[in-house]
Amino acid sequence: MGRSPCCDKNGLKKGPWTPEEDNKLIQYIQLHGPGNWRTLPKNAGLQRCGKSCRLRWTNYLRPDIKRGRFSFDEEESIIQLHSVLGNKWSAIAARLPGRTDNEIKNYWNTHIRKRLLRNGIDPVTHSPRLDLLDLSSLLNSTQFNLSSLLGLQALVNPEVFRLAATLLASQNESTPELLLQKYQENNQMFNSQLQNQEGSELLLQKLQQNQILNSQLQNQTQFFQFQNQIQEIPNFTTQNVPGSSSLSQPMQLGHVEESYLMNSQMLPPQNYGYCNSDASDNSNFQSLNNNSSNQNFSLDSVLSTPTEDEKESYCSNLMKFEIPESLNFDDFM
DNA sequence: AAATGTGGCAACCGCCTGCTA
DNA sequence: TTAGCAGGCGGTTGCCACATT
Repeated sequence: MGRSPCCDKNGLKKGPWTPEEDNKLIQYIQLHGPGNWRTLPKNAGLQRCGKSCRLRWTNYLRPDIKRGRFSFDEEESIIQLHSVLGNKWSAIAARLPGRTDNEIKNYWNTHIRKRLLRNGIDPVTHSPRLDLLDLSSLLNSTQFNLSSLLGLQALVNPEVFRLAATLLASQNESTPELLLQKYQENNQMFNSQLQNQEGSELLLQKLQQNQILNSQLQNQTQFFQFQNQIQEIPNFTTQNVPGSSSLSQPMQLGHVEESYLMNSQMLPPQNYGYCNSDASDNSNFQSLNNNSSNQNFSLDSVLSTPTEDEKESYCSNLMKFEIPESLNFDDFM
């Protein structure tokens, strides 16, 4: 036989909690700890379901909860984490001390998601919504090869292969958390590379760095999804592929994965790099990098604008960022 | 000043997983 | 082994406050 029922739902109160109920719950937990949620309401003198008590405590009454507006760093973290973890609100909340999954979920749905949509970014894939603007076909066009114009010849980055090899070397560790960790490590490394550059570097070079980093995240995420798909194929290993190496051999990629990465690296970066208003105005890149709270020069750091107005409009300069007003495209044609 | 619209958020619902008897 | 519950989680709802007409 299983356990006895959690609680008799008949006659239990629902809806908003009163201050009296809150006090009862707080006082009881302060004395006895959260413990068994099933028996807690009765012992605390509450006409509530244990589940309701747990929710009230974890989402609102817990003393370590941070109230108030999300800081900019928190918002940036949420977007970054969401790009890797998806709607795993509890996993995201675990990385944001003092914030609950419910709070983060609400904030995402009411603020971030709407803003991304308004700016033409798919909040699920974190890529530009190509149904609104087919940037990839535009950029792949032989007549209008913006990547070539910007000198983006180095899209195949060895660090991506290093990451992929690490992931392949340990299938059990190929979790979103590991991916995020590797991504952050890569980010830091590229940040230091970026910061070591001398002041004579042109803005386009910074843009190039940004786009490479952005494409890295895109490909890391895509690669992880790809790897999951492979693992779902019965009896599939890279050993099935002629000329490929074993998954157990670090630093060597299977043919399929390598091809996948090569192909995906050839795609233009479909990400927020196109929307970086920072580069279009007074070039806040340097100040951005000097800010210790914004060490990650990353895909989502395009939101790293200090004011709400700038954040609201960070993507409205969609094409301005890439194309200086003084640039005459007829000269390139 | 009243009616209506909109956004934010606390709370609920229902499903899933792991545990227990 | 298995039925059934607790706890956890993500999605959704509904209330309230504020803005707009």
